[in-house]
This record gives sequence, structure tokens and C-alpha cells, in this order.
Amino acid sequence: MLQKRIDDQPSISREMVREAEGMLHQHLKRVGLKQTAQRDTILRTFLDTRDHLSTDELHRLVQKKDAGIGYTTVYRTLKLLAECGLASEVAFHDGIARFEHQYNRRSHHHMVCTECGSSVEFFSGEVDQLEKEIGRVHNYTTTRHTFQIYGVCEECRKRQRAS
Amino acid sequence: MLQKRIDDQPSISREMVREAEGMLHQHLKRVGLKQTAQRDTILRTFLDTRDHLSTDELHRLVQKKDAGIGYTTVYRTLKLLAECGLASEVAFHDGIARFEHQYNRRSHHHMVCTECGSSVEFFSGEVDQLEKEIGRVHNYTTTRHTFQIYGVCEECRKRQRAS
DNA sequence: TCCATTCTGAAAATGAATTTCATTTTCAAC
DNA sequence: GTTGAAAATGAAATTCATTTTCAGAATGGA
Repeated sequence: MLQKRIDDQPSISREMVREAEGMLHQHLKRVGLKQTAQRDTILRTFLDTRDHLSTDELHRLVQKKDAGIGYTTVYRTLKLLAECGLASEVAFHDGIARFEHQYNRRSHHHMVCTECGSSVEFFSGEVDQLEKEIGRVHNYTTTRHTFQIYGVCEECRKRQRAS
Repeated sequence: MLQKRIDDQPSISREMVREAEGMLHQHLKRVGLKQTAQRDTILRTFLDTRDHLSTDELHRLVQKKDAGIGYTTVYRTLKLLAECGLASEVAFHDGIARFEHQYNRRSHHHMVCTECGSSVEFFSGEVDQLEKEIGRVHNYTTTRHTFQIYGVCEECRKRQRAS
């Protein structure tokens, strides 16, 4: 499952990882929760990849670092990360919840191949403006939006022609 | 759960219902399936409402007309309707699949209140253009897109201020 | 160090979506 | 109109991701 990610930073620096850990620790303190080795491991693993991960996929990756960490803890930590703005959920409408890290990233959207599930990111300022505009017209205080395009990628079209 | 629907037609005419039935019957014939009273009842009930219905909600409505029709049949018929273009799925990101009828409707999008679940429809040609444009750039054959805005509606803001 | 609070993770529960299967219905051929 | 193969039906069972429970372990402020 290929995922082309076009981003501002080519990779996450050590400095950024430290800063993200700080954000998590601060959030934990704020809401009266505790700092644990598991949570740190999960955050670091999450930051290590640039893909859109399901809880299950992240759990697999985390287990390579610490086989003792369970699915439940990954699930709960992912919710914590979303709470403090380090992660955000992206729904590709295939019944599986996915997360991507949101730390220091530009607003972007996804185009998903309905054949192979691969995805491409794209940017569009117009969409962000539209959110504000539509909200104003209908008197909503808007918080976020989702925009996904579905289609068939070049590779899958080739494969289809071949068969 | 209020749903403001801003549409081209104020209501579905008898003529349109007949035409929709024709479309379903034609589709059934094409794929070698059979015409049944249940399928017709479900289609008519579906067309009768202008809301975004979950399978469960539609099942409830259908049962008022014919208590013998089961959830499974509604579920399967809704898929058939989607296949022949009479219905389309809208995902509001709350884990429940919803359908709306697509017969003779303009392309539109939804703004959903995250407090009470009510929704407003809006139109934007820009979004449709964007689908084509982004598809062309990344070499995808696009088929559809989803665009939803999430926020808090006026009524819920009032209620929040009051408490 | 103490100990109340929180965390952990296996297992169980949940709930929407989907499939199974025995029975009934459709419809094309006769 | 009858027949019979194929499809439809619907209750119940299953699937599967998500969420909760609970008993033991770990955390961190006093």
C-alpha cells in the first residue's frame, strides 16, 4: 500500500521528536494522567512513519520495539495524541480508522484509489476558505472539514487493461 | 435530528417515483435479478423521505408500510439502489452509513453539527472542479469525492451559552 | 517510602455490517 | 396454468473494528 506524501519536511528531526514528546507530557500533566514508557514508545513509533496508520498497523510497528505493548494501549494512546493535537484521524471510508501525525504539518487532503487503497496527498487553499465561507453563511462555528477524492490510480488502470 | 435540505425540487412527484421504479427494474433485469414487492416498497419508502437515512431508520419506515420486511432485505436493497445510481452513501463520520436519494439531484455537500448531528446541505461548483483538476494532476480517474464540514450550529451554541 | 490514583493488557463486550441457510417467491419455459 | 431452476427473503449467526472491563502493575506526589 503505497502512500505518496508530499510534505514540508522530508523527515522528522530528533529535535521535533523531543518537542512532540514535550507536548504529550504537558498534555498528560494538564489532564492529570501519567507519563509511561509505553506512551513514549508509541509516540516515537508513530512519529517515525509518515503514513496513515490504523491502530492495528501502529500496534504491529510498536511491537517490534516492545513486544509487551498491547493493542489496547496503542488504541488509547492514539486517542491521547489526537486530544493534544499530535495526531488526527483521517477516514478513508473503508471501515478502518486511520491516523496521521499532525505535528507541524500543512493542511492537506487525500485522494484514495478504490482498487488498491493507496493514497496521494494534495493541498488546496480554496477548500480551507470554503469551510469558513459556508460556515458563515449558515451560522455554524466550523471546526474542521474532510475532503477526499476517490478514483483509480494509474497502476490499477494498467493492471485492469492487462487482464 | 433536523435536516435542512435545500434542493431543486420541493418534493418527489408521482411521475418521478414511476421513473425511479423503472430505473430499478431495468437494473434488476440487466444483472439478472428479480422484481419483488419488497424491493418496490423499499424504493418507494426511500424516495418518500428527503433525509439522510441509515439502514436502520429506513427499515423502521418500511415496517410501517409492511411489517414483514426485514432489516436484511432493506440492507440489500439499499445496496442495489446504490448500484443503479438511485441512492448514494454519505458518511458523516459517526460510524453509521447513511444514504440519500440521488435521483435527479444536483451535486451537493454537507455541513454537520457535531453536537446534535443535524446537517445542512450546500452547493459548490468549485469542489466538483477541484476533483477533476486534482485527478488530472496525479493521473487518477476520479469517480467521486466526499466533502463535509464539521462544526456547531447556532441552536447548539445558544444551548451551550445558556448552561 | 507510602499509597491513592492511574495504567496496562488480556479478555470480554459492543454494535454496525455482512453472511448463512432454510423457506418462499419469481418468472421463463412449457 | 403448471413446473422448476434460480433468486429472494428474513431470522439468526457471524464478522470485525472498536470500546469497555477488571485485576494486577506502575507512577508520582506527599
